[in-house]
Amino acid sequence: MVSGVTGAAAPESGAGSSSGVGREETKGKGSARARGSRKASRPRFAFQTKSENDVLDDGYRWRKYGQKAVKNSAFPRSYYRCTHHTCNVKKQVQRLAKDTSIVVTTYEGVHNHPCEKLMEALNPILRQLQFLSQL
DNA sequence: CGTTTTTGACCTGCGC
DNA sequence: GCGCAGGTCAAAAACG
Repeated sequence: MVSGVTGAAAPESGAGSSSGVGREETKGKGSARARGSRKASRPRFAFQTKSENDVLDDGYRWRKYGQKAVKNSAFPRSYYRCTHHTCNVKKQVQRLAKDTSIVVTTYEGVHNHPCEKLMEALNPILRQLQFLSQL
C-alpha cells in the first residue's frame, strides 16, 4: 500500500487543448440525454498514488469508457466506471507529467454494493475520505 | 462466446 | 451570442 494519502479536492477548471471535432460518417447520435436531473450529491475525491500501473485493483472491477488528453499534463487522462449496474461510481486516472510514476486517481460517487475487501483495504483511508467529506 | 478495450464523434456547460 | 473545453457514449476489435 502506499504510505501517503494525499487527498485533494480539485474542481479544476479551464485549460485544455485542441479537440478534434470532425465528422466523417453519418451516425446521428445525440438523443434524449438525461443529464441535468441529477440533484443527488456526488462526492469527489482525488488521491495521488505512486504506481506504474494506471489501474490498481481496489477490489472492484473497472471498465474504461474513454480517454482524453489534458493540457495540464500533456498526457491522456483515462476514465473508468464501475462494472456494477447498481454502482454508479466513476473513476478518473491521470498521470503527472513531472512524474509518470505518480498517478492521480479521482473517485466520483460511492459504491452501492457491499465489498468487504475494499472496506478493509480502505478502512484507514476511508477515514480520511469521510474527513474530506466534511470539507 | 463473453467481456473488455480503443478510437471517434457528439453533446453539454461555461467563459468571454 | 459564439467558442472552447471537457466529458460521455457508441461500435468494433481483440483477448481470455
